[in-house]
Amino acid sequence: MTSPERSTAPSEPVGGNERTPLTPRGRRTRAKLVDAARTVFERDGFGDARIMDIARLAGMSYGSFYTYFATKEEVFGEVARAMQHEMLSASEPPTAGGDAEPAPEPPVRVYDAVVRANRRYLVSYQRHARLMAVIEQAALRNEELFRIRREVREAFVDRSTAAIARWQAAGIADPALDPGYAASALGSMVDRFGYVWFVLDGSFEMDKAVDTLSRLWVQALGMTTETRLPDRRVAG
Amino acid sequence: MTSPERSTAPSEPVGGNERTPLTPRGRRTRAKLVDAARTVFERDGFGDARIMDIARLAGMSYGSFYTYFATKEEVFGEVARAMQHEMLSASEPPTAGGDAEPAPEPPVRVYDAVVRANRRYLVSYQRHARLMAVIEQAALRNEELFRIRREVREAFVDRSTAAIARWQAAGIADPALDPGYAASALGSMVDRFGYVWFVLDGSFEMDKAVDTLSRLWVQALGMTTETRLPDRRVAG
Amino acid sequence: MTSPERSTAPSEPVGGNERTPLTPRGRRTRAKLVDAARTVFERDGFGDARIMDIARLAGMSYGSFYTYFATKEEVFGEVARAMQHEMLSASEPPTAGGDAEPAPEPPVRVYDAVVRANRRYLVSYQRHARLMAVIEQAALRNEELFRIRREVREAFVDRSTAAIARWQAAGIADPALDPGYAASALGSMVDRFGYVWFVLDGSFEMDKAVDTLSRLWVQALGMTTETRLPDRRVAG
Amino acid sequence: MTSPERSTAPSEPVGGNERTPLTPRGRRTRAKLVDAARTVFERDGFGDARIMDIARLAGMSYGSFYTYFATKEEVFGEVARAMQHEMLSASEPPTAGGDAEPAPEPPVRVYDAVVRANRRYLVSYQRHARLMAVIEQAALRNEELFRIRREVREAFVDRSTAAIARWQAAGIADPALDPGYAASALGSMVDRFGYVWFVLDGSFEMDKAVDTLSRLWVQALGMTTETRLPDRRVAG
DNA sequence: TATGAATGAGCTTTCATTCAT
DNA sequence: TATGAATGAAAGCTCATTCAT
Repeated sequence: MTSPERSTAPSEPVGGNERTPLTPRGRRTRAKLVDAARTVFERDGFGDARIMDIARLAGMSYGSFYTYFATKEEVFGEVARAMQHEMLSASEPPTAGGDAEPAPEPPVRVYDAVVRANRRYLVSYQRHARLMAVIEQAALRNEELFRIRREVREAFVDRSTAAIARWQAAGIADPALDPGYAASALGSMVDRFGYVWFVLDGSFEMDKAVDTLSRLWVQALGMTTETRLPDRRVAG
Repeated sequence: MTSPERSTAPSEPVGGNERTPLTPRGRRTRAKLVDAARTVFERDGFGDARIMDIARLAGMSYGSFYTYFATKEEVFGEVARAMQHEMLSASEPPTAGGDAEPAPEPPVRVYDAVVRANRRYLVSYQRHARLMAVIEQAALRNEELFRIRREVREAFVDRSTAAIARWQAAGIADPALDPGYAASALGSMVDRFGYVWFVLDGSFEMDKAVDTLSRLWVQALGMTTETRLPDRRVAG
Repeated sequence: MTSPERSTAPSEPVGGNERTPLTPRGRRTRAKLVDAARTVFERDGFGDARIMDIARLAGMSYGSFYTYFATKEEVFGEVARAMQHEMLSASEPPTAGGDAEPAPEPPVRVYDAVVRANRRYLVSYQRHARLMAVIEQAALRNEELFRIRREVREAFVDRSTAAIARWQAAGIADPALDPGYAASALGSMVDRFGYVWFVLDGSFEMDKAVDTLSRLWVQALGMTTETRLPDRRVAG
Repeated sequence: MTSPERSTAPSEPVGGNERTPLTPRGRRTRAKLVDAARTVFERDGFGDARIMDIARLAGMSYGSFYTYFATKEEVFGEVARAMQHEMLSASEPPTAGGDAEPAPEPPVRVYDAVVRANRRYLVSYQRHARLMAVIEQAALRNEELFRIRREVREAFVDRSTAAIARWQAAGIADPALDPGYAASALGSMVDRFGYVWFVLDGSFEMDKAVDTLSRLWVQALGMTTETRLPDRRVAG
């Protein structure tokens, strides 16, 4: 919408402060509205969400909504950006999702890294499932949301693409695969599995799901659960 | 508006063919409306689709719409059911999608069967991509659509589940995998890949996509592209 | 707004048929709405006029208003155009307003022609006074209305300008005057007099008003109430 | 909202100086608001003017507006009264506008006095054109504004009426004219000419406009640009 | 049947005004 | 006094649905 990515400024990660001006009280009220909006959007989707429901849930009159946001799109963008931020930051920390690189100590199983990344992703997905589905809908009709959705996806896929290429270079992954295609496919697998599980209410169990997905992931690439990155000191 | 009591038939959520006309002319008119509806729903989504657009596209006044359908939900259900039918029938013919069984002649590569199934699926997906996305949205808020969506999915997953179990029994697939989990995951992979490709406009190429997905599929299950079903006459 | 002058098509003089489609019934309804709109606009002005009041006065629900007009501006344009048409046509017939023109028979008093024109103008003004005032307001904020207002004015002023120039050429009007300035000033005099009289409720009497204005008019131009156009056959 | 009960003082329609602040600071703040209000009203008209714009332009929060004025009508009345004052005072000083007044020295051309008055009026009009147009609109729906508008007009017309009567008595103006009608008509001429010029953006040039209007004015009354008031000492 | 006029629930948005701080 | 958050009456407009012809 109006405001550009604010990815560089970690202190104001969510952005979209069109009607920013705030006293402490105002800030609290605004936050309440964003929270309420998220709940309502998750429940009703974008199109069926009513401003009045948001305001009421936030404990105020609908007029107050307009003190902070100009339109429904505006809060939605805010909510979406907040989620994007959470999803992205949740997927990096220890070892970036989908790859095994920094590998501090020599012989680490690729599988273990994949397990960690997948677990992180699914746990995060669980918390945001409904909202992501809603964003996905809305994204089909809105430029910026589409971009947000794509960025989240690309962050994962890009990382995987790089990792797969590295593994191929190291001689442990199937060289016949196109890293980009494979990364997109395997990312889709985990992503969609989360959707089926958390949104469509499939009945799965976390440990087993993580294990299955991770196994499929490494084997699909031609590795086994025991495959390790060759010791660079030796290899180099 | 959004979710009215359906006092007449709570057991018939989205609508049925109560008003099915029987004159040839009526049947043609109705068909025109369903076609037009599909186009409009694909373009605008369920919520933003307007009866008037559907009627106009079908070349008639909006009043006529109600001669054939009681509500917007009703046509949508019809459109969704038609698509479900096409998707399902498109995935069975030669050799059912996602498995390699009927295998007429003795030594056939699993990979080849998977390739055929995946290609069929993606080709079919391409034709229905937008509509499936729309149905997916609507399904979150409608019982029957949800069911339709699930049925399409289950048809694929169930077939794969059975196939995987068979391959495990035949000793060619990784016995450590839960067939249900694995089938769901691999089905998700192909399904989602299609979505990213056709709806989110990813840029892929058909042959390469089919090959990559099929490779990942068989390898994920612990097979290779050369793995064949053991000759049953011998095995038995 | 959307539709251009339709001045050439006398059969559809009012224009603005954005939602034209009409059955006889629809045509009647639309006409009722235009009538009602005029009344409401005269009473409340543009800004304070409520669509609901218009619809109610026309004896229908406000929703029906939107069957025929997309916005308040649209009906207003229609009403304004209708008035423009009446004003303009009311000022031409017998002998065009403000000038002494073609004068069929030789010795005709300029004063008599001016009297006729002024009377016609004031009578017409009386019928449209409130509405003109409202249009004038609205015109300050709307392109097309501004144009309409200006066209009505120019029709009068241009005719006067030409007449004054003719009289000067004939040697009966003060040659020191700029015809354009003088025509604008004298036109303003009659126009504004009408406003003061009919809108601000000045108390005047028709015959006396017409006589005074006409006298002032001819004398201002350096003529008297007895001045006649010289016989052209003689002059030529 | 629009016309609330004014429980405190029904006899004081538009507002008064109930809240007149007395500290120097308060007076300054209030003045800033009136100035800002004038600007905003000129730009947006009464209906579209927003309190917030006024307050912001005056450099303060909108809450402060209500420290000084109870309603939008109230500031508008203040602005209108200020303009009335300026217009009236601008038209009297040297020699009152529209008449040939106290004529200090014996033989003075009526034309010269009229020129002075008309120039003063047009110059003043130029400064107040937009605002007068706005007041005129608002006046149609508000008692007091209507009164203000009428007072400004009458001040001019009454003076002219008296002057014309004097000139008729002196034998230099056409005795057939009703002084009241003529004064209203000629006043309208100048007034409306100013409107067409400054509000409707007619293109005129000051000296020529003043000369034309003044010539028309004296000639309309049966005088010439050379007519002088007879020396009273002689006449008397 | 086909048509399109009529209806009104429902939603968004604006903004003057009130009021706690 | 000054501030700006909160309020809610009011309107405009959309569109599914009903109904007379």
